[in-house]
Amino acid sequence: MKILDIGEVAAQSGVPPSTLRYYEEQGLIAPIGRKGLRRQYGPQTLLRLTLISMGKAAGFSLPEIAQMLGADGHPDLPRDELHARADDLGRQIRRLQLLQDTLRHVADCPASSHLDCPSFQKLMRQAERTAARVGKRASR
Amino acid sequence: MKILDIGEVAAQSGVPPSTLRYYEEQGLIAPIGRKGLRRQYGPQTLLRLTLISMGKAAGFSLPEIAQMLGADGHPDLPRDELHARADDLGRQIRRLQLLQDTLRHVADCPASSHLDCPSFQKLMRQAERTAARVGKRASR
DNA sequence: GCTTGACCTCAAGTTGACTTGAATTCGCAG
DNA sequence: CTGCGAATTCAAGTCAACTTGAGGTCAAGC
Repeated sequence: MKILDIGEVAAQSGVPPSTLRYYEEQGLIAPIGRKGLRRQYGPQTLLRLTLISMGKAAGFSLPEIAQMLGADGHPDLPRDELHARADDLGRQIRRLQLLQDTLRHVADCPASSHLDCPSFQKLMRQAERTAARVGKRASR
Repeated sequence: MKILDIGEVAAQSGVPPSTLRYYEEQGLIAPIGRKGLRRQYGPQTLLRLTLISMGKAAGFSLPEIAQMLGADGHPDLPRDELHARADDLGRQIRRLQLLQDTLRHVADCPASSHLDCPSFQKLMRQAERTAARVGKRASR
């Protein structure tokens, strides 16, 4: 059957009950009903929790995630806002790739000062270019 | 000339002076010296701040970033630790791409319930697969 | 030579995201 | 029924990452 109580949701998602209640307070998730006092969750909740965790990893705040997911399962945001978020995400992804490259570079490059190494310099030039746009979304 | 005082660093990096002082306390950056009481920064500081901001965006804590950057500009971590971090970053990047795809999907897909839409379902199956590994690094 | 504005220190406050604890209350196993 | 483990509420606590404020210093321009 498909009805889960809070402990099962916690076990399957890895998110503790206290956090699930907190998320409910914040409007991120909602039980499908109650049995007595006990919250009963549908299986879509697990999916939502996955999306919430991805959103957090992307640096969105809980209120932002709540908007993107919408109370009902459909976003609260207009299409172009969603695309704008996706665009932000694209920039974010590029920055992380750059960081990844940089990390691998410093792990492997034998040059004792990276400031001398041309491939490090190239990474840093790119980093500087992407740096300009940091925090744009957060500040709107 | 290449010596900056805290206000100039703040202006060029967008990081407020209070935060620069806080970062110094946390061992993330250091002035090249003082003129009287005033901190004097070299231009490498701007680069470090770029890397710090990328590290934060990737979800690393300030102490983790401090290790990766090292006090001297060279990482405090062994090569394989750095590669492990880069690998984590790769997983993180994949999750963000998935979120990006999902966002664009819900922005554009006309199906009134995404649960019905096969391409949404496909995204969610992938999401579930990546979900398992969440927070691995954080928990070590 | 004195004012002014940018800087300083240090302690305390704030915010977001949770967690913890105390005091109940269910609901199912025996 | 009875007991007990899993849930519940609500207030308070915690932690990381900063910010703010009070009170002081300093050097550069008028």
